[in-house]
Amino acid sequence: MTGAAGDLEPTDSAIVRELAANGRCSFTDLAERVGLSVSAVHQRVRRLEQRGVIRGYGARLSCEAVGLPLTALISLTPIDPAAPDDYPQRLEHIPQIESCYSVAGDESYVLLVRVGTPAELEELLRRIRESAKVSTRTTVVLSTPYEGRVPAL
Amino acid sequence: MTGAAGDLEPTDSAIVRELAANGRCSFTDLAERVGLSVSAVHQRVRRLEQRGVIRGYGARLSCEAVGLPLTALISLTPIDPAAPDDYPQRLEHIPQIESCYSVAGDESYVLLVRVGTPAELEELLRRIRESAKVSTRTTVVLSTPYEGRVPAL
DNA sequence: TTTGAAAGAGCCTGTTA
DNA sequence: TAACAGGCTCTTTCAAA
Repeated sequence: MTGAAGDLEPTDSAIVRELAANGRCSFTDLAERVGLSVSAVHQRVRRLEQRGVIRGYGARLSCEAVGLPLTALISLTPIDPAAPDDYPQRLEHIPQIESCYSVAGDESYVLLVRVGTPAELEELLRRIRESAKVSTRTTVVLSTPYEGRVPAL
Repeated sequence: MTGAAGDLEPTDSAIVRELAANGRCSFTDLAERVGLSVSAVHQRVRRLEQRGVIRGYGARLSCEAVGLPLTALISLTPIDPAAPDDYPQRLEHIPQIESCYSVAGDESYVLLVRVGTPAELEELLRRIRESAKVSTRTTVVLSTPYEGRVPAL
C-alpha cells in the first residue's frame, strides 16, 4: 500500500516525500521529479512550510562520529503522583535528551537520550531524577539497525 | 572510521551543529557563521559527508499534518529463542517502522512506529508478529512534548 | 587548508495567462 | 494556480599561497 497521505495532495505528498529523503534537493531537481515548473514547486514548498507540514530541515548525523555512541530509552515514573505534570519542561534544558514522549502504560514518559559514555549516562540519570522528581527505568540501546526512516506517505 | 567521540574539530563541530539545525543553510551563510571562506566551508562539508559524519539531509515533517498522528513504541520478544536473530531485516520492508533499536533488557528490540489510526496500528502489529515471529508489547504515545532535538555537540 | 575569483547553475520575485 | 523571464545569489571548481 502506498500509505496514508493524510490530507495532502498527491503533488504535495510527492514534494514532501522528496524533501524528507533529500533535504538539500534543489528546486530545479524537485520540479523535475514531481513534474512541475520550478516556480510552482517553490510556491508549494513555501506553503507546506507555512502550514507547518514541513517544520524545518536538518542534517542527519552519525551519533557515533559525533561523539555520542551511547543511546538509551529512559522510562519515567513520577514519585509524587500529586505533583503537577510539567516533567517535559523540567527536563527540556538537558541537551542529551533528544526526544520526550508522553505515553500510555505503567510509566508516564519515555525519553530517548544520547551520551558518550556509561559514566555520562549515569550522571544524566542523576540529573533527570533530580530535575523532575521521577524514578527511572533505563533500557540501553545495543545497536541501531535503522533509525529515522522516511515515512511512506 | 576513527570516529571516536569528540574528535571533531571546533570548526567542523560548528558546521555540523549549524547544518543539523538548519539543513538548507547556504554555504554563504554557513561561511559567515563559522568565520571561514565559502570554499573552505564547502570543502569541509564535503569531507564531513564523505567521512559519514553527515549522513544526509532531510525535511522535518509534522507527523500529524502528514496523516500519521499515531505514534507507538513496540517492544519485541522472540517466540523461538533458537531462531536466528535477523528480526530487523525481516521487518525492514514495513514502512510504518521508523526506527529499530536492539536493546538490553527483557525484550530484544524496540520499534518506533507511525500510523494513522488505531485500526492501522492493529494491522501493523499483526504484520510485525507474522513477519518476525515475535510477541509484542505496545506503548502508545499520547503526545510528544519534543522530538528529534539537535544534540549539543 | 585556506583563499579569491570566475563561470555556471539555481533561486526567487513580479508579471502574465 | 501555474508558467515565464528577469536580476541576483549561491554553488562549484580552479590556481595560488
